[in-house]
Amino acid sequence: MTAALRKSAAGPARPKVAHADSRLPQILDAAARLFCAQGYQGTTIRDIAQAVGILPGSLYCHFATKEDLLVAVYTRGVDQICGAVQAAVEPLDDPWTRLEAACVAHLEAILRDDDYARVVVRVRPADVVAANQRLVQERDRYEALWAGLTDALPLPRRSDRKALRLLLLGALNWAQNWYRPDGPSSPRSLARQFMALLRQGTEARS
Amino acid sequence: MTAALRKSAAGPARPKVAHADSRLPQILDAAARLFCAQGYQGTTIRDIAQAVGILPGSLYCHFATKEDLLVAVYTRGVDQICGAVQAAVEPLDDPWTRLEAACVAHLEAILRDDDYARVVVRVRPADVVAANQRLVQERDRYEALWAGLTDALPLPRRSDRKALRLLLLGALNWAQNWYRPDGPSSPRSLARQFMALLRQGTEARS
Amino acid sequence: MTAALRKSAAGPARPKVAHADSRLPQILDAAARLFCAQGYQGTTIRDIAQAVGILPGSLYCHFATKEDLLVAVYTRGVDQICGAVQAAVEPLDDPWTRLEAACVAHLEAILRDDDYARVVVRVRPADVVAANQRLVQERDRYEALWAGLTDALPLPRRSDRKALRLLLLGALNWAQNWYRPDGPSSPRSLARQFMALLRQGTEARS
Amino acid sequence: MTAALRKSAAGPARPKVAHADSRLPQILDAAARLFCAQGYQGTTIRDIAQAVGILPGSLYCHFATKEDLLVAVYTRGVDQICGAVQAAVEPLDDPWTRLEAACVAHLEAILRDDDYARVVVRVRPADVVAANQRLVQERDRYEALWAGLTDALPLPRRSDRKALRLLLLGALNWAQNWYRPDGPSSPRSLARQFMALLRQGTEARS
DNA sequence: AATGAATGAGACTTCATTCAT
DNA sequence: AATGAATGAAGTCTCATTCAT
Repeated sequence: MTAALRKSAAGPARPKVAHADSRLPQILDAAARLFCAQGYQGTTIRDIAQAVGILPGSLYCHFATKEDLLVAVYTRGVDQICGAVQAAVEPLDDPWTRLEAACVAHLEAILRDDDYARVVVRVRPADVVAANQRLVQERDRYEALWAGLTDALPLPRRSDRKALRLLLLGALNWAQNWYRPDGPSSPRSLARQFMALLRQGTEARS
Repeated sequence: MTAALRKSAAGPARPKVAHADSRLPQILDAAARLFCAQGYQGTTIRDIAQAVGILPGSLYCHFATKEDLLVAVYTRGVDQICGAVQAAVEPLDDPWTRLEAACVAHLEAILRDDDYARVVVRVRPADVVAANQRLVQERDRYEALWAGLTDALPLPRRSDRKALRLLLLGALNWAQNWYRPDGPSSPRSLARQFMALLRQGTEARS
Repeated sequence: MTAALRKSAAGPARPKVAHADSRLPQILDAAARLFCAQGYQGTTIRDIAQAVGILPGSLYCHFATKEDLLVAVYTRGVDQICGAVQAAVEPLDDPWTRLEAACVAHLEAILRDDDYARVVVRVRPADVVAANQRLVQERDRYEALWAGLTDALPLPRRSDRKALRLLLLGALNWAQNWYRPDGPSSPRSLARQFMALLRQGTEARS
Repeated sequence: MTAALRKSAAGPARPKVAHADSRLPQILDAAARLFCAQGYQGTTIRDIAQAVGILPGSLYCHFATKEDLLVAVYTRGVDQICGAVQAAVEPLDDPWTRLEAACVAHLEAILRDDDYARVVVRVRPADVVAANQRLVQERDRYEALWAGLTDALPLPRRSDRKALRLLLLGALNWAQNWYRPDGPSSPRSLARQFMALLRQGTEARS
């Protein structure tokens, strides 16, 4: 509890104690890596501690529970994927171009670049009963970003824009289940293929 | 299995075969229900046994390990979703119409009708190390069915047909993560919305 | 219980039902083989049943408990090793020659020829709490035979004859722990070596 | 092990090292006592934990598996019996006298003094499949000591010296199966009796 | 901030045995 | 004499978590 309390009590005035060598970053990194490699339930506190080189009990100096650790990783994952998408989208104007850039950024993050972002897709809130709410809340932050992107599309019906978002995000996320980095297509080309199918339509036109 | 064999060997003169009241079907049903409600790792042998009304150890009369039980449920899930999709598709001729019918059948199975089919989407092979191969093999059976459906589409490039399949199946499967049965749209209408977006394309046409 | 009761109630008048094909001999053989290969506690009822080709429960048609089965095997082991030793000894007269023949017969039985006899040495009564008494009783039958052999030796002191028996039998039995059938010496030559050491003495004589 | 290390690193100024009250010694003692009273398979983790006054799971702070615990006990048993025999033998010169002293020390250890040493004779490597190799290796350490003792005997043939060792050690070890501490002879007198038989020979001399 | 030992609950699984058929 | 399903007790081991040091 102490760690958690201290955390939430920490104001902006915090003097930044000289613990630059703290193991907290290492812990987060290891947790992110392991959660996305083995899943949340498949990863033990021992695994993480061992990866960092400390004892299991020592983790509780930084996190009150395993779920808190997950929430921290997950939150940072949402932060980072939000950042990646926003950075990719920002310089662009055209709604479709922006959406495609978002797809590329998203897919590169969850398939290749970022263990934290990967966790956001890998770990289902439904699998972590007690932290479910907090995870859903985080995920919603990210979905709101996407809602902004799809809402900007020149589609007549609101329902189409929503369906498009669900269709696209679902397809991208599910790629984690079958994508192999040594396969023929990169995350980028994959994202573009998906977008192309959606923009041009697949039916023959007269 | 022996029970099943003896059953089918029983002549027509014997109306009620011995051990016809085996609890094996109940076990499978309970396992399917619990696996898809709580996940594989979130479901204990005790949970399943209790749901059936037997002792945990008694499960091992029917399955050697928890993973074997999962494989049995999963296999039947693939059987059933294959059956549902094939039944939906069979009377139809047009490739697009067939694909849409498949989407509807798939979505209805994994969102509403069928605990077994649900498990196929809910449980990731990657989360069950020792049975991973067997699960992937089963899942591939189902994907082959879809490959047949998309390959029949009048699309110029092979790569487009494959991408379309991955896009569509991913989007449908991911729906398990956000779909609420008490929401506004049914699995059927959802499937049709997705298909419409894909067929007509989303870009404004001149 | 029924099996046990029936057994002990069986008088000599028993009409020998025409069950020549009964599986009882097979069961005993398999049990002897497995008990001496894996030990008593290391052998399960399932192992034995499977070796015979029946179901575990079916064993209880023949034996009331696993320990009863052990006692049956053990008893027959004592019978057989007694028989083997007596047969080897009978035609001989000289006490030392008789003792050596006994050693050879004993060692051949417990190292090479006879799974039943092997069990007598392999399974310690101390390891089978509930049947301990019955096993000790059986073992004593065999030791009595040896007492006869050593008592006939022309040694001055009674205590020497007893010590000799314990020394010899212990050394022979322990051979089960190190003897390898593909090694350089046969059970027979081994027995003779041991006897030679004991008869001639090892100390240099003036 | 870490505790032990820290202990030895502790300077003389600190009289009571942290964790000096570890229960590891108690665990080993209890395990030795129980393994030799009930056998390895007859002793449960619960038995040992209860004897120490901790929970079964707590044993796994010190040993990864039950077999590792056995190996630890066994190894220490070999250490101790080696030590006892070497101490008994060291001040002596005559090969026969040394051998007799070794017999006495061995028998006192495995029959009376030392639970650890007792385990070395009580538990057969063959009964503990997974740790078999490690146990055999330990036992061989001890046998090498004996080989040294018998090789020093003034016997003409090498094969005689080896046979003598096997005969003697086997007879001594097997005593665990019949020796009763309240009986007429002590381990010491027993060892001497055995040695006397072997040295002088049993056959009448002219 | 970290350690090392311990907890307590519970996980999967095994196994001798029973019993209706 | 045998089956097949079930029992009930127990077995080893895992794991998140705690806490004095």
